[in-house]
This record gives sequence, structure tokens and C-alpha cells, in this order.
Amino acid sequence: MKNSSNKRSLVADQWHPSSVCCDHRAALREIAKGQSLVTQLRAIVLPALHSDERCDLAAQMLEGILDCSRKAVSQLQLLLSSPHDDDDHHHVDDKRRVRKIISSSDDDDHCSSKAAEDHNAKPLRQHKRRRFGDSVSLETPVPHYDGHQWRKYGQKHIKNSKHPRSYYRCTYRQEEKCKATKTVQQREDLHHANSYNGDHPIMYTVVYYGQHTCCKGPAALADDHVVVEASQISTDSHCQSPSSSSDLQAAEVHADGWLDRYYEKIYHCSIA
DNA sequence: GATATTTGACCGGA
DNA sequence: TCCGGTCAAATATC
Repeated sequence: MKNSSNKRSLVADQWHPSSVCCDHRAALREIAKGQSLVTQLRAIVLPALHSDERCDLAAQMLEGILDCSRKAVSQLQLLLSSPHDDDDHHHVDDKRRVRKIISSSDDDDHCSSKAAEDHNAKPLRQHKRRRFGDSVSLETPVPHYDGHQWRKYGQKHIKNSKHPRSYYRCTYRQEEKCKATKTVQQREDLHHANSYNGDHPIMYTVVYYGQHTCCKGPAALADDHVVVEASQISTDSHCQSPSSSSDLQAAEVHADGWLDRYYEKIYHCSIA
């Protein structure tokens, strides 16, 4: 009895679609989290090493880790995209979206002329609420140093939050259809904006959505990411008028010693 | 002129 | 109806 039930549960664990997909999604989330951490670690470690063989070795090792996790992710995604994928686990907004698409196509087939006219007048914007299941959130004092290049496309004041939330998408979104996005928001509970001289750096909550599909990610940036980041800093707001993001950048500049040294010139430029 | 950022408007989900 | 995510025109910077 006990044995048979154990056996049954074991078998169920092995093949039941919902549990499999559930586990796989959790695994994907964890792997993505690890990728983000490795990417950030690489952005911190590589500039600290001088360009010698240790640097190359470290870069290779980090890339190896990322490569392994990428392969694991693709294997898991293959499993998840199998025909009997867990429809029950699709999120609500996707179901509603499908319904909406169906209804709109019905409208097109029939005589919903207004919608069609509106569509002709102005291309329909696609706004979709994000799926939190696909997101990876982490807290970091250096929200921009994750090895990828991001372009800011929006900023919003969030209700009951002191600090605005900034929205970024991959720089290569158009070129390579990379759908990775992230949001950055300063945490309120740890520190106030001007206290970066203290022991605790200002912390930011960074939420990543989607996987990078561009080939200009961390690997391509390994050699020149410092240059990229420097250009980011200079164009962001350091040498411009102060704004909400200048606090954010200042926090990054002081988040760590090497960043302090590296961006000293740029920061002085901003306060001069 | 090209590229990036800012910011108000728009849109859809809750 | 409110809130949050995205768009896109205006603006800034190089």
C-alpha cells in the first residue's frame, strides 16, 4: 500500500504535466536569477582585474557559467513548449488576450467598422501587463552594471512610493528583436538619497523581464563594457542638469571603491 | 544629423 | 476608475 502509493506519487512527479511545468518554471526562474547575478558579478570583477591572463581566465570562466545556464534554459524551454504545455498555468492576462484577439478578429470579420476605422487611423498600441512569473527581481546598489546595454524608455511615479520607477529595454530590441526589459526603483526603507557616504549603499530593486535574445549581451561586452558604461554615465545625466536619475547615478558611483575611482572624473564634471 | 532621454498621453488590466 | 506599462513627440547631447 505504502509502496504502491509511493510509486504512484513518484511516477506522477515524473510525468504529470502540471507538476513538471511548475518545476521547470521554478528552475527557469532560478537559473535566470543566477544568470543575472553572474552577469553583475562579471561587470564588477572584470574591470577590477588588469588585462592579463587572469582577466581572460575569469572572463572565460564566467562565460562558461553563463553558457551552461543558457543551455539549461533552452532545454527547459524546449520541454515547456511541448504540445501539452500547461494551459492551466498560463496567466490570466494571456487568456484574456487570446479572447481579445479572437473577439477583435470576429469584429473584423463582421462589421465592427469602428474598431477597424480606429485601427486605420492609428496603429493599435499593444499594452500588456507583465507576467510576474517570468520576472527575476534582485536588490543591488549598482542597478545598471549587469553587463547588458539598456535604453530607458519611461519613468513613472508609483503610488505610495517616494522614488520613481524607471523602465529600460534592451538597446538591441529593434536590431535583434531582443525583448528583455527591466525596471529600476530605489528602495525607500534603507536609506535616504544623500547618504551614500555611509556604510550602506543605496539599494535599488531591479526586476528583469524576459531573456536576452540578442548576441550583444555580456559576452560581446566583456572587453568593452567599461567604455559602454562610461558612455552611459556621460549621457545619462551626470553632465546634465540634475534629475531624479542623477541621484541614482551618484549612488552607483559611490557604491563601490573601484567605481569611485573609475568615475571620479565624470562625477567631478557633473558637480563642476 | 544621429542617438539617447524626458515626459505627457494613451491603453489595458485589476 | 485607478494604476502601471508603453508609446512617441519633444528635447538634449554629442
